[in-house]
Amino acid sequence: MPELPEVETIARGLRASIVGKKIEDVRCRCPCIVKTSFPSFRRHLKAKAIDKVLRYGKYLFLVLSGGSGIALHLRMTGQIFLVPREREMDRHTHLEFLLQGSANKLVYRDVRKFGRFELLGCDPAEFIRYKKLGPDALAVDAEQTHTRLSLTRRALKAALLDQSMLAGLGNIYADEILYRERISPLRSASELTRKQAASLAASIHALLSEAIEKNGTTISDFVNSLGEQGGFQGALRVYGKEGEPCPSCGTRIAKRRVAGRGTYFCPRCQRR
DNA sequence: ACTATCCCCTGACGGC
DNA sequence: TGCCGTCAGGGGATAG
Repeated sequence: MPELPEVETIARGLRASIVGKKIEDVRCRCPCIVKTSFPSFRRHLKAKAIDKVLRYGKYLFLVLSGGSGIALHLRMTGQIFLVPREREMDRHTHLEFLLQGSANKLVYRDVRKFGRFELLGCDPAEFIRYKKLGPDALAVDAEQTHTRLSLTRRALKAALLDQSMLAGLGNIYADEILYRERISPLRSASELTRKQAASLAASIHALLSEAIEKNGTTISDFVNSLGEQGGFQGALRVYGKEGEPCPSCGTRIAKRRVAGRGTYFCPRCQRR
């Protein structure tokens, strides 16, 4: 499931390969992937150049010449990558962008079809406000973290997953961050001291940076803009490791449902 | 206002 | 072998 590091990995790859290219045409197999009607989507993109590739939280933005743009959220199984232009669409490829003068085309694949493209009628900053996204998780500071978390009595895990609180964390990194901080996912967010919030903010930044350096985590579906897997899955300490020994104390990693999500933690290191 | 739960969709997996 | 139920989870909608 693509979270901030995976989306950042894709953004960096696309920045290097498609910025400056012109969209020759867009083809579609599954119109439900596009929020706007597909004909209108296609009309807006055709013959526009890709000026910028941006990321905020888990959103990817393509800013186009002439002031328009698109927002993409990959949700669970979305993939966006370059393939040779002559390759045929498989049954899970729903959209493709032909790029003028390029031997490659950009394709969108999504097994579960949860991902969405949206036409931007405004600049990305306004879209971010409209979606009520909190500060980007990579840019958040200690003070903001403390202030925002102190406002809710929900479980810390639920607060970290809430994109209006902090944009970019998903289930995998939330568990890994709480493990590294030795805090229980069930702990009430408002109970965090200023000092603990500062440590948490530092941990969020450190873990996301490490994951970006290793090109993200591939559990099942994530691939970068060239269709390659990430390299951070080997660095995971608790996510997906129910029953395995905690790397720190040897206690078996537990799995519980918190905030409606499968949550992995060490019952000993993360007692409170 | 806040919080919890359901739902979208497909594939993987376990039980029988 | 095959069928069926369950699970995976981001975020929007809805209910309480």
